[in-house]
Amino acid sequence: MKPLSKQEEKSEKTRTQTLQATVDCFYDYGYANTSTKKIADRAKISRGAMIHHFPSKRSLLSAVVDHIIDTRITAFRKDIHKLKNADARLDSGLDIYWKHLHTKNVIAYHELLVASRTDQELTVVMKAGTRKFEERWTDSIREIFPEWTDAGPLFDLAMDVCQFSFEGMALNKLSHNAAQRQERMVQYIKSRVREIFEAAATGEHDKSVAEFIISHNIVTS
Amino acid sequence: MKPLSKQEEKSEKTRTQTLQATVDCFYDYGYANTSTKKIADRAKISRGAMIHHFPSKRSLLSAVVDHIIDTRITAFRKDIHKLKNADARLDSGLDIYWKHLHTKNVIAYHELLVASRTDQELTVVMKAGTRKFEERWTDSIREIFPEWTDAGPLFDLAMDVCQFSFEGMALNKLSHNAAQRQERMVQYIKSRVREIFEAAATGEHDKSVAEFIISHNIVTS
DNA sequence: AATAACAAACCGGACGGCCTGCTTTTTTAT
DNA sequence: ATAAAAAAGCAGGCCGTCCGGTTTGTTATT
Repeated sequence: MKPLSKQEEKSEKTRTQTLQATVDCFYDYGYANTSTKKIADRAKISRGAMIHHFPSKRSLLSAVVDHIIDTRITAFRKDIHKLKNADARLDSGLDIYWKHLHTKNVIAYHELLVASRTDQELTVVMKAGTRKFEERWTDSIREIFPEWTDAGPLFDLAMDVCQFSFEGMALNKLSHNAAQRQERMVQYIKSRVREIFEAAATGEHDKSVAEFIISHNIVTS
Repeated sequence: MKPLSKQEEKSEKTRTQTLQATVDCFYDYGYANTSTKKIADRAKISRGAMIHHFPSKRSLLSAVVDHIIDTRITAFRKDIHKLKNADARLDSGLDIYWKHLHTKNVIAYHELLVASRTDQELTVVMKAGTRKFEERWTDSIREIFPEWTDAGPLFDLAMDVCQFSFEGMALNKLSHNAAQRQERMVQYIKSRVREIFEAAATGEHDKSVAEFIISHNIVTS
């Protein structure tokens, strides 16, 4: 749009460098062990320059949350768009999502999420961020899988099944036989999600989620 | 057993106070914002006394990891043992597990787990801890649900489905409509776990997990 | 008297925020 | 058009605070 002046250009570059360096530090050192000095060093700018753009650590954090959400969505959409006309789109999509959870961006986001539990100010920032993220996230999914748009609440259930179980897995890297259990779990979830959407497609989409869950019980409690 | 001398008694009390104070601090402030001073203040002892028992932060951390695992298992076993002769044991058991994930102990453990990602020494401690924990955990489950003992690999699958999805949920407190989505998810998981054990009971227990997953596909990919 | 338990002053280092000064770019006045 | 002034961008030192660990001193038990 607007041509950037030399100053604006330089400023923007420094800003981006700082934000990316922050993400890298969160990934490498964790949220708690990331100091403003480390960020400045990694961004190859002085602390003074950094303070000039982000007067407090708070302001940097707010900016970096937005930055992570933006880049996370962008990266995921880029990968997921390759599925446009592929077959086995669901399976591939879940594989992509699983890989996506191990990227710098997502792990940095996770560091922020955990830190926010005991940081009221950060909670506010992350709550707003999460809201924005979830909207754009489901929009992206619906764009790629338009046939599921009218799956109604079953669509939401399927999303939650994927998100929660995969994120829980990502958390348990230290478990015994983690790799093998993860692979098995991914397979299982793929199967369950397929089941949910199949149910939605064969006319059960007007059922409530509760009815779906019950109707798929083998033992009726 | 052995009668404790006054000194030993006092010493033991200080030790326990310190460990419990550490867990409380992890819960209230998070791992990163917990300093030895805060712990000593909360335990109502001097830093000198604390250092006498735990010469370094490392030694305190190792002790606290063991302490958390012990109390976590003990607390869970106590709750789960109430199910001995109840009906709807699986549903109630999952409710108990879900509540269990919100206790101080488990949240403190989670703080340690996240911190260990970027802390090599802590990784070693947590890896050993996780191994010990998982053994005692499955032992406890098998004790309460002896009928599942011969479910073979399907038993492990069911455990993973519960653990991963519930832990993933616990992580996403900030999501939109979190409470409602959690309730729905818990219902869904109960249903799936029931399904798995029913399959195991009706003779599918000699099937491999992969075969189970495939045989329960509606759409065969 | 010896030792365990405890208390507190102290140290070096890292942190975040603040401040001063320098260079480059943009704006203003002539 | 150009020189002066203003503003933006940047570098790095300083300061108070807090951290974990050390040292030294005091009290209670054996």
